[in-house]
Amino acid sequence: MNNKISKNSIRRLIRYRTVLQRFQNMGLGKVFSDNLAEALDIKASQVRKDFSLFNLTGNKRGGYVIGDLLEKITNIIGKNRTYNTIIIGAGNLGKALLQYTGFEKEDIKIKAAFDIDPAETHKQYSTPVLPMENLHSFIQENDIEIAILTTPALAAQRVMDLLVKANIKGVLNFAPIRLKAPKEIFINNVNLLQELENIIFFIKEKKEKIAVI
Amino acid sequence: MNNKISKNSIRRLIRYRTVLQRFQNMGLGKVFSDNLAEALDIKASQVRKDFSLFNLTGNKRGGYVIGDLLEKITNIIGKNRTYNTIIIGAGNLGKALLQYTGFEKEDIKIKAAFDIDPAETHKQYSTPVLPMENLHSFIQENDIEIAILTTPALAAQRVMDLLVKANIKGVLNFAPIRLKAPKEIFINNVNLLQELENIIFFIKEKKEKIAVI
DNA sequence: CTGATTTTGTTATTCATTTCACAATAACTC
DNA sequence: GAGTTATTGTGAAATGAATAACAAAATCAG
Repeated sequence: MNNKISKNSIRRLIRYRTVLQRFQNMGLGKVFSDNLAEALDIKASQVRKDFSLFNLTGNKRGGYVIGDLLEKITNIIGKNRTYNTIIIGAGNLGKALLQYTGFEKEDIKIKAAFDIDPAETHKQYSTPVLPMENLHSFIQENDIEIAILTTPALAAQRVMDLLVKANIKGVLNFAPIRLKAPKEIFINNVNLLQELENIIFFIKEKKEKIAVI
Repeated sequence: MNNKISKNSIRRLIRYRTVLQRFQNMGLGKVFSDNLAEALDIKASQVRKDFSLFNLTGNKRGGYVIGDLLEKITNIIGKNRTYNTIIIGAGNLGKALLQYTGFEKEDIKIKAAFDIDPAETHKQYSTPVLPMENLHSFIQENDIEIAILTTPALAAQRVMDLLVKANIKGVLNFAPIRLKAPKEIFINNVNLLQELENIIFFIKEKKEKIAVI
C-alpha cells in the first residue's frame, strides 16, 4: 500500500461506521457500496476507493458483511481501547462538554476538567474540576493523551505550552487562534463563530448570484 | 470573474479577517501576502490566489492596506448587517451557546432558544427559552434566518422539517445525523465526537507509521 | 453446468486545488 | 532619475481528490 490517507477519507471512515451501526441496529447483515454511498450522499466508487485504501474487502456480488466491516473500521479508528481525556477551561462550553454524554459510550473517558477560577473548581460535578496547578501532574499520573481546550483565546497558547511540556498527544481546540506546537502533536480546530460566518456567506451569496461550487 | 469560489476559500477568507484584525489591534497598517501566509500556515501564493478570487487588491511592493482589506472582506462575508438566529434544543450545548458571548459582537443576534421541556422554558436566561409550539411564528415574526440545532439526533430531522416549512435559510447542525433538506438551505455540520475520533486516529497512527498526508 | 447478472476492486480519467514561476510595477537607493 | 529590489497578480504546472469505467469474480437461474 503506497497510497496516502487523507483527512477526508478518515472523516468518511468515521461516518461509514456510524451508518453501519445504524444498519446493524436495523437488523441488516450486509451492505453494498451503493447503500453506504446513498447514506453519505457520495458516489459508490468513492466508498470502494476508501475501502480499498484501508484494505476493507467485501465479496463480489455479495457486498460487505456489516459485522466484519464494523470491527475492522473500529480497529482502524482506534477504538479498541480507551482514550483518557481532559477539558481545560470550565466556562460555558467546557461545562457543557463535561456534561455531554455522547463521548462516554465511545471509549473516550473525560477524567477531569481544569480551570483557573477557584470558584469553578469547588462546584460539584460528576467529573472533578481541578485548579490549573495540578495540570502537569494529573496528565502524567492519569495517562492523559487528549486535551479539549475551551479557554479564551488569550490563554490558549499558554495552556498549549503546558500541554506540550506534559507530553499530550492530541488537542481539540475550541479557542479561535492557531496554536503553535510541535508537529507530532495533532491539533484539531473547531471554531464555532467561523462555522456561523460560513453560513452567513452562503445565505448572503444566494441573493447576489455569485457562482459557488 | 468566471472563477468558482470554494468552501475552503471562504473558510480561509474568514481566517484572514481574524488575523488582520489582530494585526490591526497590534497597530499595523499594512501586510504582505507573506505575513498572512505565515499566520495561517499556508503558502503566500495561496493568499494571493484567494485575494484575486475575491478581487482584493494590493500594491506591488507596498502590500495590502489592512483597513481596506478588512472592510472589503467583512463586506464579502456579509457582516454589514445583523443576522437573526435561534437555538433549538436547550440541553447542555444549547445552554452553553446561549451564554456564549463570542457571537454578539459579530452581528449575530441570538433571539431565542427553543425546547420541548417546559422546565427549561421557565428558567430565566437573558435570552428567552420558548416552547417548540412557538417556533414557526417566532421565525416568521422575528425575521430569523439561521437556526443552531442542538437537539438529540432522534429529534433533529423532525425539527429540520419544521425549519424548512418556516423558510429558514441556514442551519448549524450539531446533531450527529445528516439532515435532509432542500438544497437551497445551507447546512453546516459540526460533530464533536467525530472531531475527537479524528484525533484518536491520528495519535494512534503515529505509532504504526502509516503514511498520512 | 452454462450463461446472464451483479458487485467488487482497481486503473484510468476528469475535475479541483495548490503551488510555482515570472512578468509587471511600485517603492526605494544613491 | 537610472538602477535595483520587493511584492503583487495571474497563467501554467503540479498535485490531489472524486468519479467513471471496466475486468474479474461471485452468485443466481434454469
